[in-house]
Amino acid sequence: MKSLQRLRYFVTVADELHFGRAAERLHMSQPPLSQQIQVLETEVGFALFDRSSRRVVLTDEGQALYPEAKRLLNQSHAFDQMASALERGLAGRIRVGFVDSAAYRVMPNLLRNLRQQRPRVEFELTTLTSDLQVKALLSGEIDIGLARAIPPGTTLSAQSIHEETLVCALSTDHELSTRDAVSITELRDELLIGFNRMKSPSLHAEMAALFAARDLQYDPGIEATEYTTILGLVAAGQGMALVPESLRVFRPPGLRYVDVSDEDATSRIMLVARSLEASPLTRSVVEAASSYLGGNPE
Amino acid sequence: MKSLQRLRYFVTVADELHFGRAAERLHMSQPPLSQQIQVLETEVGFALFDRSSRRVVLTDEGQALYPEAKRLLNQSHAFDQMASALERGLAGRIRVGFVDSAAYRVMPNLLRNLRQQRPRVEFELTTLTSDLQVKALLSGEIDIGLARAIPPGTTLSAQSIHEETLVCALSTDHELSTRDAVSITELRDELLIGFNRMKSPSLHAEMAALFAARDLQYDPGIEATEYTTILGLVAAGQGMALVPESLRVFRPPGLRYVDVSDEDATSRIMLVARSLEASPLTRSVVEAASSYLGGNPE
DNA sequence: TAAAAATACTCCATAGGTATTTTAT
DNA sequence: ATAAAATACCTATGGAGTATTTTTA
Repeated sequence: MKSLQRLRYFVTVADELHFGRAAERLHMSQPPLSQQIQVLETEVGFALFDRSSRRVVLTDEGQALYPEAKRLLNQSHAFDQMASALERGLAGRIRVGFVDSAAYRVMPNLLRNLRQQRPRVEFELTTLTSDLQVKALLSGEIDIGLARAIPPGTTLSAQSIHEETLVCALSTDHELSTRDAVSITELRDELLIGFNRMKSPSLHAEMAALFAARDLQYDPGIEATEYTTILGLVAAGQGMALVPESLRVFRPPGLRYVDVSDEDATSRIMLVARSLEASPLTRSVVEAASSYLGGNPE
Repeated sequence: MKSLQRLRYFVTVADELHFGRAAERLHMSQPPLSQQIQVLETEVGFALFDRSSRRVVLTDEGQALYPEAKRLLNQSHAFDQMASALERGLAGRIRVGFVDSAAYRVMPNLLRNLRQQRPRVEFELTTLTSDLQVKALLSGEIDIGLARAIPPGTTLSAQSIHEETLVCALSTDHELSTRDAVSITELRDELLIGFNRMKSPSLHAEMAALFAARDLQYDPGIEATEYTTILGLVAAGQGMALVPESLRVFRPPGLRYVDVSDEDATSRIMLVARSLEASPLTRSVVEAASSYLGGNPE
């Protein structure tokens, strides 16, 4: 097939069975329409219409070719739809990095919502620490990150997408384990398990700031890079830790969670992306995620 | 989509990832190819390729659009295939009229073969007497006929497609019913059941000629328009009849078939079509039917 | 610096316009 | 006699060519 335009002419004339009206519907004059049909007829090698000045009908061959022409035009429309969806960022593949602690509540909820809002977008998921997400964003390995803390002064755009209170995880043997709540100042002399300050400097800094606001030193005796590791160590009686409450789903034997009374003992999950040079797809997904915001029930 | 040509360019460049080689494969020079890709890119509203003088790669959007483009080109190819098949008469719908006596052996065999040779042709079947087939052909109601006899002097083309011997159908009460064979001259004084000379003049004439060659008069006492009616009357003891041997599949009680010894006691089935103004489809099917010819085993 | 894509320009094929003629009811 | 398709002719857009420039590994 040389020209989709001619096919549209064919289908329109076949629908109208009248060159004049078909030309009108096509916003053109009748003579070139007659010409183009003739061109199409020589192209396919047979007559598409039997016509006189009073009557236009499809030939048998024309009738047989009509559905095939319709299919082709439909496919052409599907192509345009796809192009338009891609242009507006409503379709495509996007790579998302997220902290492992978001895997249990935040990520599933967000993803369910995004799939609904952007059904033609495919998501490629990778777990990465907050600091590795920043690197991956800058190097173009991922398009969007869900991080707990980001270092200041990057060219990345970030917005809070979820905030939860911290709870204190400690051994059932610990004297504080029977309390309803503890305050951070009470942890002054406790042995803390925290994030590795080399591998997760941002998370470490965030905790340090929380302690500094109470003139305390945040100086974990044991360092890890994942919350699950930290909780394992706590359960083994190696010390206590402050963790986001969504980690409560982990209930290893010998471990207990106690509320933290301090108002500012929270951890936020940030939606991070390259602020400049973000593709329409990334912008579109960020927009969809923002509109969803903190709608996390329970 | 404006131009399938540009889509082909897109797919070729995407396959080659090199404008020069793609241009070569497309039998054109490189600059207009670059231009057309640019035109396509403004058309869809985003870049399809990331390119430098050393490296051409699909953008994410280009990658997502590629399979859609492929589908569209495939559909275009399917359209061309269909047009070509229609042009060469290998596809379409053809109306076939046939005598009811062909419904039991000749038509099923022929149809099986034709469907194999012309898988994209649809057959619309109607039973019609030989003489009505001629009328229907001339008025354009059918495209092809399978008739036992056609009147001379029509503008129709005809060729024998099947020939079978005649057998004598008679009542089990009849004295000749125990014979291995009879000759036509022996039927001189028998009461014959034959075809209506008004409704089936051609078949009537054919039988008359067979008798005239032996200086006999063909003058059936009872006339019918279908072989099945004739056989019913024979079984009821109303007389005897000469019928094509394929009718032997009918075995009503009280009826017996006896061979006819005369060499020329045969009936042919003719393939009839309008000789002039026959469509490629009709020609093609006639050709397929001729190539099949009398390959009727048993 | 060399390979490859982009740009600049030229040309011609063709889609579409208007005016008119032919055709069939 | 008239409605409608076909024909004749003109114009302009754009696809493809050649020559040249720009880019980057």
